[in-house]
Amino acid sequence: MSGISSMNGLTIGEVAKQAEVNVETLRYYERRGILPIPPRSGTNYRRYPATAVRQTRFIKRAQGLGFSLNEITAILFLRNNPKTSRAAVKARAEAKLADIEEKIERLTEMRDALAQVTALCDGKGSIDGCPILQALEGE
Amino acid sequence: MSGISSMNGLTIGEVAKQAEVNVETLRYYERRGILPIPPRSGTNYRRYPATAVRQTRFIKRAQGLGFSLNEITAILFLRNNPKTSRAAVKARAEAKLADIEEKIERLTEMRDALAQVTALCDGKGSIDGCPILQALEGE
DNA sequence: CTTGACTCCGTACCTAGCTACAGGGTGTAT
DNA sequence: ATACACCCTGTAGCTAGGTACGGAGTCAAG
Repeated sequence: MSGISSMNGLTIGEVAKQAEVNVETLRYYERRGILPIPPRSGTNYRRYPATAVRQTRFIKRAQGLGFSLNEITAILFLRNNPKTSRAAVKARAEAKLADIEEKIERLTEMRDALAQVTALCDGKGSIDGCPILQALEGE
Repeated sequence: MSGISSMNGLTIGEVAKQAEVNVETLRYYERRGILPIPPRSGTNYRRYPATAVRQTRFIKRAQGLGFSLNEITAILFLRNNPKTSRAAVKARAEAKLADIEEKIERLTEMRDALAQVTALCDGKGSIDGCPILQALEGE
């Protein structure tokens, strides 16, 4: 009746499972300062508060939206400052949005250029005179 | 009348300048096996054939179309094999095209999700109850 | 004959985000 | 009591594509 699980807090493995990340990832986030340092048990095990799961999921969702860990750290820092306005958060989100849109645009340009090059070739014949390679070889 | 420049071949610096890359990049490509190993002068300087400039530009153009160095190496390998068909080259290009299109799609999903989250917020008020953060915190 | 630009090599460093050990200690079930 | 899963630390490795540096040798010009 004195197991770790029945004590206050979750073990790192429990948090990892619930948040669907690797144990090493949690330790990595802690080293990086993106997750708060949890208290330790008498035997030096991390004992996470239940909020750790939610925080980790937050990070993963934000990553899914294209935020880097650095950006997420900055947002979390904002959140912990009660003087922050919603406008500040919104500004970050909008900047990221612009960022993603630019990436899309650059990829679209890439795609068009590659499609053009690919269309040159009918896929027949030997490699000599391959129009795709010629296009890549330039003028 | 016996300068390096008047000897057969270009120095690494000359190739770098003409191909608009860094000297270190050329050495890096050589180490990676993506550029052929050039002959050396009596004093151990690399003496590149004029084709090196074109090859380097090829690499840079292909990168610009989204090919990784590994993929480029594979294409160059194809090119050096006279039994390769144009169809093989075209297949690579088409695979890459699909690849880029998938990236665009994923980024577009990201953008839509982020736009949706951002639209929740009118940018007014304190951080408490910020709808963007709430959305990221999840259900 | 000296100066400054260029070249050589090997190795380390950089960003980003993990992942994988090795070599211990701990917790729990049988 | 012993097996096995879990936890600890620190360090190293991975992908990708380079960049930077130190110490030495070389080249061309004045």
